[in-house]
Amino acid sequence: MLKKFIDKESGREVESSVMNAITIDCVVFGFDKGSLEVLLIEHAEGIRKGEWGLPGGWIKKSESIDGAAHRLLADLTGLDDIYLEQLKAFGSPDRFPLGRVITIGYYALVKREDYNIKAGFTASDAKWYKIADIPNLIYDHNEILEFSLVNLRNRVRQAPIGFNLLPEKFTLFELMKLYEEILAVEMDKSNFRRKFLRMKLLNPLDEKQQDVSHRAAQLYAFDPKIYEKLTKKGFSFEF
Amino acid sequence: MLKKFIDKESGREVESSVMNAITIDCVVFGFDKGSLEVLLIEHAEGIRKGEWGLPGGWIKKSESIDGAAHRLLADLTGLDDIYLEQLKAFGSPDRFPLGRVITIGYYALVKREDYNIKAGFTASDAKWYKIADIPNLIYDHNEILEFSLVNLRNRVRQAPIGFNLLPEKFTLFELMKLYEEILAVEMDKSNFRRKFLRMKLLNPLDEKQQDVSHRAAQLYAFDPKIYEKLTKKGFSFEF
DNA sequence: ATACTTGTGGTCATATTTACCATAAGATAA
DNA sequence: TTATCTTATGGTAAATATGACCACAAGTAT
Repeated sequence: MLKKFIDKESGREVESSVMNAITIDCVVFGFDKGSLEVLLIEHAEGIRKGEWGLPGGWIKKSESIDGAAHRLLADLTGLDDIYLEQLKAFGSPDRFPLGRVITIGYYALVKREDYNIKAGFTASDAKWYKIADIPNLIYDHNEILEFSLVNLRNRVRQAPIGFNLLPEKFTLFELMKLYEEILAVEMDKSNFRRKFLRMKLLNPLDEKQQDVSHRAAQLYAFDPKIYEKLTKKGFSFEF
Repeated sequence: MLKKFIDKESGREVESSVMNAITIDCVVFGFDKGSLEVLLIEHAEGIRKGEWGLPGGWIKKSESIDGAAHRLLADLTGLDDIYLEQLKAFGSPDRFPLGRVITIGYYALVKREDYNIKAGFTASDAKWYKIADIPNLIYDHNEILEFSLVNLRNRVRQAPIGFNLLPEKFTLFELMKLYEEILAVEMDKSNFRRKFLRMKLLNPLDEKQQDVSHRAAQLYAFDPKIYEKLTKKGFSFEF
């Protein structure tokens, strides 16, 4: 019952049982007005035309899988040069209706202000959805999304990656709100401040918030060197 | 320059640019006499006959990737019903000399006492190697091993997974030695005890060590319920 | 009995966390 | 202008956790 392919060049048979189609699917997180959001695209072609799903596509033979993820995201949404990390391979035999397709999930954290999403390639539309408003997605994409959300909640406590969702300059309060939103907890402003400042990860800037109707807060940027160090040696943020 | 395959049944051409061979490679950790070890196999056939590498092989179309990992490990080494977790997909275009092969890495933690390793299938030998004595391995297997070691060091501080390397019943001292070995640090007996017991993860048994030439230590087993809870809500073991 | 080894329980000084409170620094409304 | 509101920021005290170390217990080996 094994299907066989013939290699056109060599003429030799190749057992299809070990040949698999591999795709990439990306869960792109953004943070806007206090809400965690995910970038979804509407498929412009293929068997699921018109339906929403995660941005993704085929891996080419000549590229690394990280490279494929970056290429696909750029093609489909215009996102370029972003924080992207491999999540997990999903390979249930029946996850794709037309045959066995294994997909490698990636998740990305982007600063919303830096990008204008533009649907491209095989995507007819691309939009940010609030986590609470995710529609039914194609294939097992809801499952992949759920997995990446759990992963994000874990990662954000174990590595200083939250900044990738915030603008270059941010206040401690905004950072705290980000953690509160992702982890679905409430925190104490004062304790959060002390805890975070103690690890020297943030550099205070010579700037304050503008155009706010209350006392303007100090702006901070994160320190890439300490970031590097903490990422290597481990980071633990307890609540 | 794209290679094409012909589907024997339908007669249609399939672009080989999206067809990839996918394998599984497993890093199996064990712990014996105070040393962290890895299970390697000697290949009995194929282009790398006689060389050592990680146990692994092709994924079949009809099985999940987790299923493939379990099957391969059972076939090659006799290991069955073990703690196995997906690590990462490795997909550098040139990692495999005969063409593009993507491999999905898994790591496993096994209780050495429970298994007798027996080489099988396409493995002519299977042996435990101490971490410090790993030879040169085929393909990028040294790289995969190194990655999984870093991963293990991180995971062991963030989830209560160390028990999977120990016998059912163990002493606090043995547990500490395990942590010391994996993390390459020295710890204080007394403080380790206090810290670990406080989280109620361990159930003291009505048994003591046997046949030791010193005061016999209390034996413990871990509590699966608390284990479950800690795994979900997060676990942090600082040193 | 003595020495030796590991287990187990403690102390104490120090550091961290938590739950608050108080004041500062603006903006806005009366 | 003054009062009031909101958020920022800095503090305090009690509870908890940590790290270094000690002392005795409970066995084995000589």
